[in-house]
Amino acid sequence: MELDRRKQRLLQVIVESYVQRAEPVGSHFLASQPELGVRSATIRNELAEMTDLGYLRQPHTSAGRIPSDQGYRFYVDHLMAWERLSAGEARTLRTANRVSEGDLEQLLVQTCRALTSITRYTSVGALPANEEPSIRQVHLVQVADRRLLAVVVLDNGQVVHRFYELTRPLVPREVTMISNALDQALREVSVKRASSVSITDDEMNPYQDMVRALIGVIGRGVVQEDGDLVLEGASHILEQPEFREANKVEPLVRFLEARRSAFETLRRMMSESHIRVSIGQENPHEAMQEVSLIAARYEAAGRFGWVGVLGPTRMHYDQAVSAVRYAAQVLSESMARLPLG
Amino acid sequence: MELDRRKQRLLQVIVESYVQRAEPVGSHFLASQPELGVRSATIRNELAEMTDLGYLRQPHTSAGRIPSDQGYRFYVDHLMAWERLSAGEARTLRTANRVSEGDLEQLLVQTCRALTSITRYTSVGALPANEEPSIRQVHLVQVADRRLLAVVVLDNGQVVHRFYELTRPLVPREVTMISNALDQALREVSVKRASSVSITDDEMNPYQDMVRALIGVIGRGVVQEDGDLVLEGASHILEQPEFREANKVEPLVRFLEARRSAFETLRRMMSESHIRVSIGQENPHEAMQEVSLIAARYEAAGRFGWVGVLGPTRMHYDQAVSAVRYAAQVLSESMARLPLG
DNA sequence: TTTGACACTCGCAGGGGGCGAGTGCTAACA
DNA sequence: TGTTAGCACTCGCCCCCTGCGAGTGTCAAA
Repeated sequence: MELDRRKQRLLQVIVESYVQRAEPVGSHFLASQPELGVRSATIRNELAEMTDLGYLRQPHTSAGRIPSDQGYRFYVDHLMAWERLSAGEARTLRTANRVSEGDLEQLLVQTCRALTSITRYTSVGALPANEEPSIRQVHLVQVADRRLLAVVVLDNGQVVHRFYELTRPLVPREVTMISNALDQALREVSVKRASSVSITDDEMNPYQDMVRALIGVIGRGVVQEDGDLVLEGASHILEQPEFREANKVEPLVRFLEARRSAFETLRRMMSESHIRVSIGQENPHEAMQEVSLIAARYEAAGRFGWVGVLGPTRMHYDQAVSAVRYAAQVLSESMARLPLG
Repeated sequence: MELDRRKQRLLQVIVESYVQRAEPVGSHFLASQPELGVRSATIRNELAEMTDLGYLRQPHTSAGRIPSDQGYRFYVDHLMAWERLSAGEARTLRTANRVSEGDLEQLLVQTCRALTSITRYTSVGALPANEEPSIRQVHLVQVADRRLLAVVVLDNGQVVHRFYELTRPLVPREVTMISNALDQALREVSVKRASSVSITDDEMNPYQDMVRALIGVIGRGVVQEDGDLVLEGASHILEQPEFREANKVEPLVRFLEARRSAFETLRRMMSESHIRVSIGQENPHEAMQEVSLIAARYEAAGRFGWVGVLGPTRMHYDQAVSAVRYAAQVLSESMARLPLG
């Protein structure tokens, strides 16, 4: 059975009041809201039905009602007013862009910080990658007599650097030659395969060992790196009253530990939708079933990453959705301006 | 008044028991320890004196005693057996070294992870810097027609990269020339002054605007970066029973937010000692007065950084001190092998 | 269908009492 | 003078009880 107009209005008031005050909402409070024009007894009948239908929960008999996951879901899908960001908030997000000087990784980090400062929720994000990133460019730089710095640019905008110790000094011409050879050999190679590349060019024969070692260093470097995942403001989650009891925090701590696997689940999820609100139990990852995630995809030239916020199910969905959407939009625009691929 | 032999022995048993069991220690438990050979009444007299002297505290009248900050201090200075690291733990710390391929920043991160996995405490660390880091080397790499990557190596081992968008394409020879000019101009310049460097070379006149912009990008990049501070395993702090109540966690959360200022305090502290155990109120930073910090300096060629762990005052000082000492030693050795400064 | 009335449920805060761990003190003893 | 047994005392903790109040469900009347 669908919710009639009055039940919808009730659900909306309940969600908004509960989100703001973190206390169960009772029939008397609802009756005191002017626009409903109906007494508490009537409301109690409605609430009982809505509870049967699964939109509301009662923490205990003599408490008011709070929204269930399903209730939040209905609110997000049908009742929520899409709040416009304030000018200041929009500016905060755009500024994140400006300070990052065209570096996508920096840009994502700054955007997450901005999201956290606007919403006060923990923010998360991932750099774009179709399947997995591959190498776009390799450069060797000689930083000392016997010390090379390998700078690797990935096609998701990440830059990874690794040092390498030489057994004998090289002259600049040799460095350039090896650098070019590595660049040629590793271009377009996915990070996982990088370690197994080999170079057979005759001219490189004298440097065989060094090149093999360098490829090893680079391969390990690009795989190990998890700079493509961003998580900002984890401590904000502790501010929420629902996590005041220490044992409630545990699933979240586990989420933070296992972030690699969680982020992979999220990435799969985001491959199917542009913006997604996952409420409590709807979440695909078990460590997140007590929280809500709002994530949006950003994309350009056929690649996508995502960015979002993580908070209690009792979340300011309207504000958070607006902020996340706008963040993703800013990211998409910036990314379109970068010559990435 | 100094503690006599028996009082010292009592303090030692109290600290060790309390560290392990997190429960106040009473006179009966102490009397049951074989080596003391004295009954509980005698012990009660001793405990009363030690409490007067400030080495012990009583959470409430009918509880046992727990060590005060001063008690821990005496334990650390005079009673603690300097535990040897197990072979496995030492290996964990050395392995952190091996996987970092000579990159000091990576090395510090990995060492902190190892420290956290050994001690189960939050670990912290800072890259070496006398006063503040300065620029060691600058390289421009052309990553696309109109896109440069500036790679900046700092003298504390950090590598910072920034992208820069060109208004018109450059040929390789131009990139090399500008790269060399920037390198020459910025070498040895401290990161804070980098932005105000200018180049007056005649040959560079056609590129004045671009060079000014690049210096700006680099200057902002190296200042903003806080990759020289490392913090690993913050969530472990929540495992400690003393932080089970949410409000006890608050000072720590504030510490994490304000880490830049806290780390500066710590750095000043570490400039005066090689290894330092700061217990509760002894801590210079107010956000840390409920916790203990064990930090050790690592150094080579006149520069030093530091690494340590952060936990409750009820801490396994013996194990933690050994682990931190060894970590610093490994770092010093690795750093000596790097051609840094 | 709505409403007022009313009995009912249940969490919560506060008070009282028993329990037990641990103390301080005292008097006796080596 | 140091050590010990004994004992009264303190005080946090747990459990139970109670009263309160918020909120509910239901029913009969409008």
